[in-house]
Amino acid sequence: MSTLTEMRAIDRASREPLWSQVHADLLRRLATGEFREGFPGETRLREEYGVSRHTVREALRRIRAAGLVSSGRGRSSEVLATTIEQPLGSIYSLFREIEAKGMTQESTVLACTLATEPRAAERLGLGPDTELFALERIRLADGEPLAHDCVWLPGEIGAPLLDTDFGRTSLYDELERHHIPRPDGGRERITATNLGQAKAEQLRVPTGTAALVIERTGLWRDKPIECRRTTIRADRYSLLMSWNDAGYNIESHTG
Amino acid sequence: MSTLTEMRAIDRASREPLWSQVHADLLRRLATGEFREGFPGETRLREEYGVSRHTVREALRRIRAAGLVSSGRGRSSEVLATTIEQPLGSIYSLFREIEAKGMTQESTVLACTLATEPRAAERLGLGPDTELFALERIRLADGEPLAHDCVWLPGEIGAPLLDTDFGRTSLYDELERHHIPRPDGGRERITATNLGQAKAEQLRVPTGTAALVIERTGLWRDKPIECRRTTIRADRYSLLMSWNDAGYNIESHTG
DNA sequence: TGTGATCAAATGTACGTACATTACGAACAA
DNA sequence: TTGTTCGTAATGTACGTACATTTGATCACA
Repeated sequence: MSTLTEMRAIDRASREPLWSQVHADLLRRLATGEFREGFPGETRLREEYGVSRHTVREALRRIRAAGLVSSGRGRSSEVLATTIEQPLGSIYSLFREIEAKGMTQESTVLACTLATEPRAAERLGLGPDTELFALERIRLADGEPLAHDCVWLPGEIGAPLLDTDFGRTSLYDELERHHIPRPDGGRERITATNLGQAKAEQLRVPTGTAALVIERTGLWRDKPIECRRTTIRADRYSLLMSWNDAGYNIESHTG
Repeated sequence: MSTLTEMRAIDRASREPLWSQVHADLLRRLATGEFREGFPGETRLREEYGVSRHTVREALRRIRAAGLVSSGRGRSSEVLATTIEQPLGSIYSLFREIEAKGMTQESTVLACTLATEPRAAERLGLGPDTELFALERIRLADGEPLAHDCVWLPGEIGAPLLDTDFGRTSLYDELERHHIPRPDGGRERITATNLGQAKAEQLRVPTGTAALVIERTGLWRDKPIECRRTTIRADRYSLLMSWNDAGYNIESHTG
């Protein structure tokens, strides 16, 4: 054990900067919960990795900026969180919130096919006649209709998913099973609409009821890979966000 | 001039760290547009302020993180923006967008009084019978109704504003004239509603039309100082936001 | 038992050095 | 004119040192 603590896996011949290797290793160790009993100090880490304090601080700077560890003069560092919660957009904040509340999440699948849809194709940066994977669902929370959700993916990405039963599985879980990356960024347009007769019946509210509409384009490395239109019952759910000097954040959705 | 460039106003006896003084001075100089013809390099700044490169980099780290200056190996630094655009919430993003498009902004003032409003008082952390300053307006963009906007402020803050004509002046401009701070953070709940007859007529749309509702609580130093409810015509304006690894951002609103 | 002084530990600040890597323009050759 | 080479300048990486400041724990003393 002593040899392990004296020298951790740092490759000085690598192209990757030392601080980046330390940074990645600290993130990994944080995620495993290794630091539950306290976070090591800069001196300790310097000895462990065999690098200068400057390099350790360069790695810690990002750990601290991400809000994972709190440090300050005189006191020893403290672990605030073990993983970075990356933004997924308002839609997935909603689904995550529902899951966190322990409510069941199911879907009624209305369509799961390959089709052409010029407007969605344009948003994906594809030609209007390109075949797209289309998934249309009514999403239920605790058995009650919550939203009408329609997703389009480029055909080659979505084709392996045609046989999937999306009644209980999330799209992103399925994408992950096929080693397809999930969006790391994107845009959302939030607006309101009067529900037409079809969607009103599907969501079990009167025709004409106001609903939130979220049109989402998901990017991966600045390339569009997902296009989505979600119509949410506004009487049950709203979007709660906060802001401060540091920027915006999506807090939760409540009924 | 040469003595000025050799030594800028850095007080080494001060409690404030050197990097912080350099940081503040660079922000000031950026705001004045001094660096329009190019941003000085680390070596140059080191000479100007008479501090080490380490100290300069500590200051520049924040300038760069704020997105004001872009730097990279080999190339000289570049000014991207001259001031930090601090988040103001979706409402003010909308009004700023309208202003940026060169559209006229006017308001029809429906009420500007002191009154009691239990629900607003509760959101401001005050007793239900506390007198509040209430400002109710129809906001017009290029003469066309855009939103119904109702603001409540604690009475002592809003009292000096009772005689103001809010037909063309913005609330925050007036607050600034009275040296009252504007919110530096807050929360917003975004939902949808069917317009009742009164508001529908004021906004000149059919009764029952779906509209976006933004309920906003503005904080200053974590204390609520503003409470607002804005009802926006969804047919003309929507909320556009983006997200990536770094977090969320409100991009703009469009018709 | 409580309280104040003291000490050790941790991070913050600030200086120094050296070399690596990259981008851009200038000089030059084709 | 075009393409290549090369040098310069800028930032990035990485090391070293020293001292300041703050916090929390320990310990002696009242």
